[in-house]
Formats: sequence, structure tokens, C-alpha cells
Amino acid sequence: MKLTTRGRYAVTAMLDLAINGGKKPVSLADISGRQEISLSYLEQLFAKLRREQLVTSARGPGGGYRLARSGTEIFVAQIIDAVDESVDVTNCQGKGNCHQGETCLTHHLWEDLSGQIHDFLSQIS
Amino acid sequence: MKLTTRGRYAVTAMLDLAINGGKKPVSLADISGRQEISLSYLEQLFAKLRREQLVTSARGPGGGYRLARSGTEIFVAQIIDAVDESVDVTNCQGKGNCHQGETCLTHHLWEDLSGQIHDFLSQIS
DNA sequence: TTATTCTTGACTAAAATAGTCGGGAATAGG
DNA sequence: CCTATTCCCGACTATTTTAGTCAAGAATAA
Repeated sequence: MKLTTRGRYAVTAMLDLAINGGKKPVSLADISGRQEISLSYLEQLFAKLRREQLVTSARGPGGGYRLARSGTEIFVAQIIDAVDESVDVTNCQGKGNCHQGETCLTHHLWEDLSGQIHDFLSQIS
Repeated sequence: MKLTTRGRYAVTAMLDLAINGGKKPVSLADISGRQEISLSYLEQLFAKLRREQLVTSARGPGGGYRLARSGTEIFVAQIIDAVDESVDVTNCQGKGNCHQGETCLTHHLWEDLSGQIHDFLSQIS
């Protein structure tokens, strides 16, 4: 679990989509204009969001993106995970082969923490 | 609020300090050995932790660092804030001068979220 | 047919990360 | 007083990530 500006961009864009997405899909150009995020950068983000099936796309004029599910079923954690591909959690890769048992304790704590943040971010956008 | 490996290093080191710090202070060399974090990198981190008065230092042989307060009074959020000097929150710098009111809504949400994570990380190490 | 919009991939400048290196200054112990 | 230990500080650097550009192409609605 990482938490950077990229994740914020993605959440912002998804929120824009939730607000401005009625019957018609929303084009990236629109989001780019409203949120002042570079179009090409948005394209990269949405490519990932689409791969994770958080949005669906429609090509051609009047096309764009829409949320794949209802806004109440999309969690912030999912969005961040989609664009921020998770860091390799620990240096012992969870295999528990750390030198002393004590280091594992640290790892354990961090995973706990990370997991709790993850759970916590399970809220609607 | 940011959440990266640097923050994890700091939390790990502080936890090590809490566990291994009895009467005597703990040297960075010890922590470096136990947690496999480069000594010089630890120095940078602890310089920040000391500036934020989360640890106190003692020079000379047998010297090292100790927690400035009891472990129960040091919160994970403080540690992360100390080393990860917060990102400039939004692009309108909280001045509310975003083009439409709508963008501010997004910012508001993010600040809320950030604040909640912050509150959430108020737990003992 | 054409303008619109997504789709993909390669490329890049600037910043952040995770260090290294070297020289100092304080001090406990002998 | 000397010396080894430890913190302290600043400058430097390689690698990775971030944020963004650019160009070409495929779908499709009008």
C-alpha cells in the first residue's frame, strides 16, 4: 500500500466521473479540462483503471468512460491499488526468513498497519 | 500525508528503538545491523526524528538514541510526518481559489481522507 | 467520410528515493 | 590527556518513480 499524488489523481478523476457521469460517458478531455490533469497522463491512469475493471470505455464521438459499477461499490483502496501497483511489501517477501524473529515482528506490524489502512479505505467515492 | 518505504523504515527503526532500548541508549549501528538499513540513511532519518523531538540523542561511547517520550505516546502518524515532509496538499493550496466550486469538493474529499488516515494512524508503536 | 474518442507504446525531464562519502564535534573510559 | 565511539552535517550520486509528451492507430457515431 502506497499513497502518493498519483493515487490522488486517480481518485479525483474517478470522483469527477461519478459526479459528471450521467447517461452519457465522460471523455477524458472533459476530465482533463475540469481537473487540470494532463490528457495523456489521464490516458495512462485510465488504461490501468480499465484493466482492473473499475471503468468501462466507449470509443467514437460521444464516447468516453463510465464507472463499471455503481459508485457505492467502488472503494478508494481499489482505485489506489489499480494505479499504484503495490510495493514489494517487506524485504523478506513475507517468507518469514528474516535473520532474527524480531524483524518479522516489525514486518508483521507493518503488514497489519497496511492492511488496516486498506480496510479503512473501503469507503464509497 | 504520504505513505512510502521511507516512512516504513522510520517506523521500523523506531519500533526497534522501543524494543531494544532499555536503560542505555541504542546506537544507529545496532539498528542498522538488526534492521538491515544503511547506517548513513538511518542518520538522515534520525536527524529528522530528532528535529521533531521524537527521539533524544547522546554522543560518545555508549551513546545513541532513545525515545523522547514513552512508546505509548508516540504515534505512527508523527513518525511518518517527521520523515516524509508532507506534500503540498492540493494544487489550489487550500486557498479555495479553484476555478469551479466542484474541484474544491474533490480537494475537500481528499483532505478529509488524508485527515482520517492521519487520525487512524494515531496508535502506539 | 470524418471528426471524435479511446488505445498503445515509446520516449523524456524533473523529482524523489535510497543511498555513499568524508569531515567534523562531543564525550565516556582508560 | 588520548582515543575510540558515537552523533552530526553537508555534499554528492545512481536508480527509480512521477508526470508528462508525442505519434500512430483502431472504433464508431453522425
